[in-house]
Amino acid sequence: MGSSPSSAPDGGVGPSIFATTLHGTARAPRQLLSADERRRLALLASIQRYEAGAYLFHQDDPATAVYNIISGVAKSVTLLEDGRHAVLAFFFHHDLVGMFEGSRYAQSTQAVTPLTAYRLPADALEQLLRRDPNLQLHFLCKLSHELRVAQRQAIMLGKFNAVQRVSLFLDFLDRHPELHERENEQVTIPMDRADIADYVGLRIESVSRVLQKLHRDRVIHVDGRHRFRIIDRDAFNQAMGGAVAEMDRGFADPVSVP
Amino acid sequence: MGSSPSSAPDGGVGPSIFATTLHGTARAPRQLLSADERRRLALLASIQRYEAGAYLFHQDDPATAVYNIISGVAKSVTLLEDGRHAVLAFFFHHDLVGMFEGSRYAQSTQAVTPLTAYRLPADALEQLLRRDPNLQLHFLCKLSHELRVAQRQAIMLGKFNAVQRVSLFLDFLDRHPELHERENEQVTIPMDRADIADYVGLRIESVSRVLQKLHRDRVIHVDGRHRFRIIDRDAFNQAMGGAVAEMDRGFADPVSVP
DNA sequence: CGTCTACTTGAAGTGAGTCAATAATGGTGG
DNA sequence: CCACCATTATTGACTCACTTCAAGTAGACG
Repeated sequence: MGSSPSSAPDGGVGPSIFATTLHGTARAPRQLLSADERRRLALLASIQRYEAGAYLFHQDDPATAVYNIISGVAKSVTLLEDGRHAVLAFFFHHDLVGMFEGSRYAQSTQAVTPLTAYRLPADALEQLLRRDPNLQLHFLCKLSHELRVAQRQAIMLGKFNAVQRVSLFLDFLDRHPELHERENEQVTIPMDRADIADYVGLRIESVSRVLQKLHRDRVIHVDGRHRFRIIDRDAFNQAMGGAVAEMDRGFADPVSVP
Repeated sequence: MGSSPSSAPDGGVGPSIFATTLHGTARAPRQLLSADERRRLALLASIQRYEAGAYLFHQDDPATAVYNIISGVAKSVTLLEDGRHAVLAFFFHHDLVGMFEGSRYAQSTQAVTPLTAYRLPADALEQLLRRDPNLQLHFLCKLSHELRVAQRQAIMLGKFNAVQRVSLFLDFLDRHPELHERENEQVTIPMDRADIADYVGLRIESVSRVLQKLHRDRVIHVDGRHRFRIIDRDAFNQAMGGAVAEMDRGFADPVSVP
């Protein structure tokens, strides 16, 4: 299935990883890889295409590859014993999926929209990282970035109420430039309510109620199932509550990347 | 403050990291470092001692060092805007604290009990990791292990009820050999109720109620503030609910380490 | 032995969950 | 292109688990 990686529809030259760097005071995530590093990674990569709903891999499968999202959205899902789902993360452009899980994947990962991704075979990647410690350090950075994101997720789930959780989630979407339509403020919601609910730790009815409340209060405008727009930014920040300061460090910042 | 690292009160030869490995099918965490790697790390390390309540570092401090716990218990804490605390993790023997946070620490870390730890200066460690990609890969393994732990924490906070959360927490303590007294089943609870509550996402009253309920139901025996014992293992697993299978992969396993 | 803090216990309140009925979407085929 | 249908989302009434507030009690430490 893998076509040549030379035609990366990226504007760039190959796999791409964003995170906050080890050094430097910049708090906004930026590209970690040099053009040369991206080229070297591209040499091991193939480009894969998935349609919405397709699985990149399943929980407990042998961990044979790491994926670097080029376009589209993916989600990482765990099935609990009682049949409920937990969505652990959504992945967008620049994100790294299935990173070093031990010998088997710890969760399933599924395309939410049609998806393109670099597929980096785990063994070849491991060899490359062993030969190139500087590149490896960039992967280590990315992983520590992911760890902080997971910890913020844990704070959200442990401490925030329904309105804060949903607002925070909308803010998270709003920070992704690829979800903005044209020049206007419209933001696409690529996933359905069940995915949102499983991600923010609520039931879909509660997600719906919060969305309608924010709409009624004229904080946001909800346009159908897959689109919204922030109308009153101050009220919106208010809705996120004290959550803003804790959470905004570390999410992709669409503007301040040099 | 740092004394010579040659006198590691460890039985071992220097810093120690446990995690599940990249290769091999073993699901139980094991020592990642070879004797030689531990010696090399020991060359950069100093041993620090902290009394209960002392901070290893504060949130937003420049991230100058990574710590590897030798003995005692530490916690990682974030202060929310409204004055509440979130405890993100507890750290025990073998754990790595403050790993590559970017240029500044993302949380505060505080000793819960008297604590001994190797202090590894960040710049020296970074140089070593750049020179030794195999060692670096072990750190990368540990970090991906931490990520999975954080994700399990997120599942717990998002999906489980009070009884499951507290039981899971007790199970987590029970899995730490250093908390077991002598040969009996008594387990020490090193932290206070507020720390437990902030970790499992409940109020202290709810933690207390669950503890008393499990005690009344003769599932566990609670002996004062800092000791408990599991009486009925089946009922205890029952209390954890479907949670067992999701959570037990990845916690330190006191027995099956070869 | 007394005092302070940490923990427990009870009663009342509330935010999110549950269950069930309706309504909107958007994909499909006529 | 429109009508139909299955799916997904909204809405309402009610319930319940956890929180909140308010005493009380027991450990720990000087």
